[in-house]
Amino acid sequence: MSIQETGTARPAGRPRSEKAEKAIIEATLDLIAEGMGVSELTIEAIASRAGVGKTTIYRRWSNKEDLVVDALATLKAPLPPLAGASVRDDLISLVDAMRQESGGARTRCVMNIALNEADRHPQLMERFLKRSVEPRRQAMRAVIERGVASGELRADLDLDMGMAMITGTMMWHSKWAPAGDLPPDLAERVVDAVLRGMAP
Amino acid sequence: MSIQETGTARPAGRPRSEKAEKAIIEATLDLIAEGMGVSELTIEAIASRAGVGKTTIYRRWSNKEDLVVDALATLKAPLPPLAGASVRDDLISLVDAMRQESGGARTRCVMNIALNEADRHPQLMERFLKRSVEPRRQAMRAVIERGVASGELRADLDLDMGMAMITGTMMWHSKWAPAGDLPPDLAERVVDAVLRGMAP
DNA sequence: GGTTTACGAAACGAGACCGTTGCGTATCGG
DNA sequence: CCGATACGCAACGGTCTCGTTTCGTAAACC
Repeated sequence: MSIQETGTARPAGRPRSEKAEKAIIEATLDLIAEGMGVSELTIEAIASRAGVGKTTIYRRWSNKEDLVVDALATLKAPLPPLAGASVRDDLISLVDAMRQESGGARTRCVMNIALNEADRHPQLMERFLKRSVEPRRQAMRAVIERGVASGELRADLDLDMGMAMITGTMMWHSKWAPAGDLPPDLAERVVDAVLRGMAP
Repeated sequence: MSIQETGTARPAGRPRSEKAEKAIIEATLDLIAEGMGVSELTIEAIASRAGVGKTTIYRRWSNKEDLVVDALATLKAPLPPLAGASVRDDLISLVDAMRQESGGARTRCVMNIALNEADRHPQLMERFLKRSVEPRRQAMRAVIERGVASGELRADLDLDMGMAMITGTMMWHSKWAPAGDLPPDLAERVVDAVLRGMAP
């Protein structure tokens, strides 16, 4: 009987190490998380940190950019479960998720790239925005729209402006907060401050 | 009569070209404005763009960082005149100044550095924040405080949160606005949206 | 065992910048 | 004119990263 399973011909020889692949991507994310810009990323540094030969990297990705795209693609956007009890509660859930993540190195790396190199690597950004940012945008938009429909929020509310206020305020805090760690009640305070202008 | 004026001995020989100095700083700002990170800035590129020998640069600055500090220091923060008629009008003046500047390459360069390399060059940031950001912060804070005192704004207003909302919302727009150029009425809309939650 | 492919390590030549130096010229004061 | 200094330019040796190649070994198949 041949080796074929489900029509996929297994190539001869030693198979590629899945462990090495994972180590490479982890090393890439680690380096970015440590404040390394995409332009300063070195293949050699990645290989060294991953405990891998450069050959192993070049065998899989031809560009540094391709590698970064794949690395960022592994970052999921796990949305918090929304209770749906009230607009305020749901927004606090979403915003507090931002707050918690803003402390994590992985998220910082993503923020850095998103803010710094948006215009230098537009296609990278496009893929990343679609995968990681858009789901959150949609979730927040849905919450606000539901609030408008239920009467919890003003009927003539400017959706985009409201989302800009929430997201922008959190962005501002996570970038320029005094201590680096954001206070636990920040989400609540931000949402309440913004909602005060959104109430009917 | 000696050449001395006000006790400053004029050193012998050809004086340093003020034009060259200006060209160097302009070139530095231009390169940064084009999306070049501080780490990617090359002395050679600056010299080439400024039409200047590397020697002329090294004669004046020993570090790349020193040069960047001096270059950023030339960026003034011309605050718009505030009519003082109402909190709304003054805030719109301040925010609209942000909007207009956000289109300029110079301001973009500053934003990029401020956002990207805050933790990599902390002392650079310190000097820059003190010179360029703090005056604006103070101006906005004064306007809001005056509004609270005059009863235009809620007495229990959270000053810092209010400023974070305004600044963050504008930051968000200038970074992620769809078209790059911000609509002329953006300042008005942002201020009105935020003020709605600040009214007594 | 034999073949085939992947692996980590090391070395390579090419190119970019570094900070410095030497050179001929330009511009100041005396 | 003379001495002093700055200028633009070109070249230097040194370091770093690049992407590639070679090497001996490891892991899968026949």
